[in-house]
Amino acid sequence: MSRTEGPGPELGRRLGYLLKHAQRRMAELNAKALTPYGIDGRELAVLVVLAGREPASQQHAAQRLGIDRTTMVALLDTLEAKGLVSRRPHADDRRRNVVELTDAGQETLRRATEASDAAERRFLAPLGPEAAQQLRSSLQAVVTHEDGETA
Amino acid sequence: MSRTEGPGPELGRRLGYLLKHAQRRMAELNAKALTPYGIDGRELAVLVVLAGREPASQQHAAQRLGIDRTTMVALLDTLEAKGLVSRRPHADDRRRNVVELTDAGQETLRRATEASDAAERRFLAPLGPEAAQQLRSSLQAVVTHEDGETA
DNA sequence: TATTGTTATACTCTATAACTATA
DNA sequence: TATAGTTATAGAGTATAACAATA
Repeated sequence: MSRTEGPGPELGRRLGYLLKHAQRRMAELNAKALTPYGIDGRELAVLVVLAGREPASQQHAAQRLGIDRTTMVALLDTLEAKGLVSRRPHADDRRRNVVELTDAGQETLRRATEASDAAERRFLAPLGPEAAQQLRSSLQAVVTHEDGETA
Repeated sequence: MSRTEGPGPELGRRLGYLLKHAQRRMAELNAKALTPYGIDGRELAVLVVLAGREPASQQHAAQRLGIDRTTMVALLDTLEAKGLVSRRPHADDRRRNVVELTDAGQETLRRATEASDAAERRFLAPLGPEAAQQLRSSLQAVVTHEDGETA
């Protein structure tokens, strides 16, 4: 990608453009920050979800991330291959998998989160602390929408 | 996609997650709003760029959008097939294409922009006018970065 | 019958490399 | 040689449909 020239004054105020490019930039900064830990931003998100309240199934975890359960399968395959998570059948319902962080997974989560925090600081650098805080909470507000109005 | 359950408290404050899902929601709202005009958000962005200062080449326009010139070819192919833009060789340098909005393109731009503005208002609805304005300007600030530090 | 994990498959978006015509 | 447009191709990322095991 080029980015040699900025957008015109019209385009550069449209939210679609701004969100797409902001997301792209954050993803790039995250990717660079996470390289030493051998994971990308999506994989870190999975580790974060697993470290919170332990999900009772892969499907559960996928819902928390807003991704499909089939996507979660592939994601967990790679994390398991890296030794960061483990799968075992649920005791009460053997259709489900309980997914846990390994010790290596816990350690990677801790360090990768620090690196990602630093990437967020770089991303927010042009803003100043108050505007940065407000950006985060405004994004939370619009993302915590009512999806119900879709149709 | 499901979105049945929200993210955990940890994940839901990470900028990578917030930006990805905010962008996804804005894109969905835009897609729904633009359906009557037969274009999507990316195509509207192209129309906006072409309507500003007329780019001297496809490559020029692509740079303003932050996309590859090969991507621009396909985008313009569909817009031309819809009768919204026209390509003609540049007078001085016949390697280049001058791309212009047709009359239908101008009209579609006008109406689609209104629809997209309405979608933005829906997106920003949970915010209040001051926070909405600040979100837009903060996004502009972080997107208008110095890409130079990449490596 | 319904649900979980899985596999196979396909679709969208995007980029890289190579070709052409011009310069 | 270098550049603009184009084409072919490949790689992410994601979703849908179908299948096996279990409920």
